[in-house]
Amino acid sequence: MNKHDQVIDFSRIKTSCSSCNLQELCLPRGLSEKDLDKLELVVKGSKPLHKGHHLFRINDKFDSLYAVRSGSVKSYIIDEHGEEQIIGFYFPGEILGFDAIDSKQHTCSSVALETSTFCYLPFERLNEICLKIPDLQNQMFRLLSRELTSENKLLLTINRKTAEERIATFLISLSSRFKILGYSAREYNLSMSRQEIGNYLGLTIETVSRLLNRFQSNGVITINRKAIRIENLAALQAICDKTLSNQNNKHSAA
Amino acid sequence: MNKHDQVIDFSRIKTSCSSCNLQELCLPRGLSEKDLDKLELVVKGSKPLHKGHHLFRINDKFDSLYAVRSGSVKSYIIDEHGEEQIIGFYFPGEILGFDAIDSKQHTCSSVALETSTFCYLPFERLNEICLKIPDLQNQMFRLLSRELTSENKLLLTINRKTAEERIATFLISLSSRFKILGYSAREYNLSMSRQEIGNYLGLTIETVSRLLNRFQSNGVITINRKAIRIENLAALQAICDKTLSNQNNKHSAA
DNA sequence: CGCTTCTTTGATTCAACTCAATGGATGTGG
DNA sequence: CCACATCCATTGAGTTGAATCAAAGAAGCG
Repeated sequence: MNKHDQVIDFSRIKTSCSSCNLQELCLPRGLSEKDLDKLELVVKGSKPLHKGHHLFRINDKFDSLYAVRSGSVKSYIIDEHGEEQIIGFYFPGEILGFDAIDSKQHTCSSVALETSTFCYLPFERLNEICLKIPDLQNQMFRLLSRELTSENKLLLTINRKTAEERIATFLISLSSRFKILGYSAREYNLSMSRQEIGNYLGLTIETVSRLLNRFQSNGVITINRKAIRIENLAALQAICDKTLSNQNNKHSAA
Repeated sequence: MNKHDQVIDFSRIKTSCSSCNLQELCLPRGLSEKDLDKLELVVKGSKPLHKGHHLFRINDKFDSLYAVRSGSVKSYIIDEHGEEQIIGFYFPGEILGFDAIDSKQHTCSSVALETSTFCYLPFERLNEICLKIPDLQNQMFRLLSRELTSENKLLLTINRKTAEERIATFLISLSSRFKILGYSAREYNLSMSRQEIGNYLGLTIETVSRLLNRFQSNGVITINRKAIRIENLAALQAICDKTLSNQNNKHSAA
C-alpha cells in the first residue's frame, strides 16, 4: 500500500510543533516562537503505520526526513547474502532518514515495530528554511552530529564488550531514552523481538534469551515476554563495563 | 605543544581551495568560483603535525572542523577501562570533527599516523557562510550524511563478518579510497599498525597478522611490513563476503 | 648497537555459535 | 470453542573461530 492511496489525505494535516510535547526533543528544540511558525508550514503529518509496514525502503527516492511521533521503528541494511543488519531503533522525538541526504536515495529500510505515527519533514523545503533560520540550520547540524556520536558509542559496545555487557548496555540505553520521553526508566516494553535485539548487537537469539534470563535469575531485571522491569539499575550499570580494568587490553592500541 | 607556540603563525596562512587538487573531494565540491572565494576567507592552514601528535583530544573545546591535506590520522574514543577504540581513519580530502558539533566538545581524540597537514575550518564562521551559500550548506549536510552511511557499513562489517572477511573488506576500502585520491588502488602503504587495524575491526593483533599472512600465502596480496600490494583484487573482493549465502542466517531477523 | 616496539608463529582455551528439541503464545478457520 | 499451524522464546549439548598465553624474531630508534 502506498501512502497516497488513502481517502483522507493525512499528509495535508498540518502538525503543530508549537503544541507538540516532543518539541524540546525534536527538530524544533531551541527555536523561537516565530521560527516555529515557519517550521510548522513545512512539517506534515501522516496516517498511522501498522506493525511490519515500511516507512521507506532502501533505494527509495529520498524526499523527506521523518520524526517519530508515537510508536517505534527499526532501520536496517541488507548484506551481500540478503541478511538483515539492524542499524538503529527510533522512538518518539527521534528523527530518521539522515543517511539518505548524500545520495538522495535511502541507504537503509525502516519498518514500524508497532503501530506508529510520524511527522514528515520534506528535505528540500527544510533545506530552504534552514537558510533563513540560523538556529534551525544549527539544530540540523547538531542532530546529525549526535547521530554520529551515538553510532560511535554503538561501535564501541559491539567491538569491545562481551555479550553480557552489550545486552546490559542496550537495556540501559532504552531506559534512559524512555526517561527522557517522560516514561518510566525502570519499567518498559521491548517493542523489538529477541531476534532483533541480537541482530542489532551482533548476538544470536539464543544468547540474548539466555542472558536476559540470567539477569532475571540474578534479580537484576524482571522480564516477561516484552515487559521488562529493571529491579537493580546500579547492578545493571555495573554489568555494562564489568570486565576488569587492568588486565583487559585485548584490542587496545598504544 | 600548543598550536599557538609556533614562531611562524601557520594558522594565518590562507589556503587556496581554488588551487587545491582535493577540492572535488573536500568541502568545496560543487561550489561556484565565487562561492569558493568566500569559503577561502574562512579556511586556514596549519603547520605539519608529526606522527603521534594530537590534532585534538576528547573533551577539547570544539571550534573547528579539520580537513586532511596530506598524511593520515586516526580518531578514537576511550572506554570505561581506559582502553582505546578506533572509530575511523582519515585520508586527504576527508573531513573530521563532525561529532563535536552537538556538544561543542570533541567526543573523540585524533592523532596523526604520520606527518600530516590540515586545513582548519572554524565552525562558527562556516556556519555563518552556510547561511549565505546554499550549496555549501547542502555540501555540509551531505558530508555528514555520508559519514553516517559509512559508519553503518562499518557496523555491518563488524557485526556480520568473520575475521577474514573484515580484513579483506578493510583492505578493499583503503584501496578504493586511495584510488579516488588518484593513487594506485593496487599498491599502497598501511599508515596504521596491525594493532590499530585489529582495534578498529574488533580483532586481536595476532588474528590480523595471521590473516594478512594467509592472504599472502594464497597469493591474494603481497605484504611487507607496511607495504601492501593487491595481487588479485577479484579474489580479495570474493573474500569480503565469502560465507555462503543460503545457510547463513545466524543473526538475521525476520 | 642495545633497547624498545612491532610482528610473527604456535599451543591452548573459552565465549558465543550451532544444532536440536521443546514449550508457550497468538491466530485462523471449521 | 477446539484443533491446528505458526511464530517466538527457551533450554541443553556439543562445536568452533578467535582470543589468550607464550615465546621468539625483525625493525626502528635514540
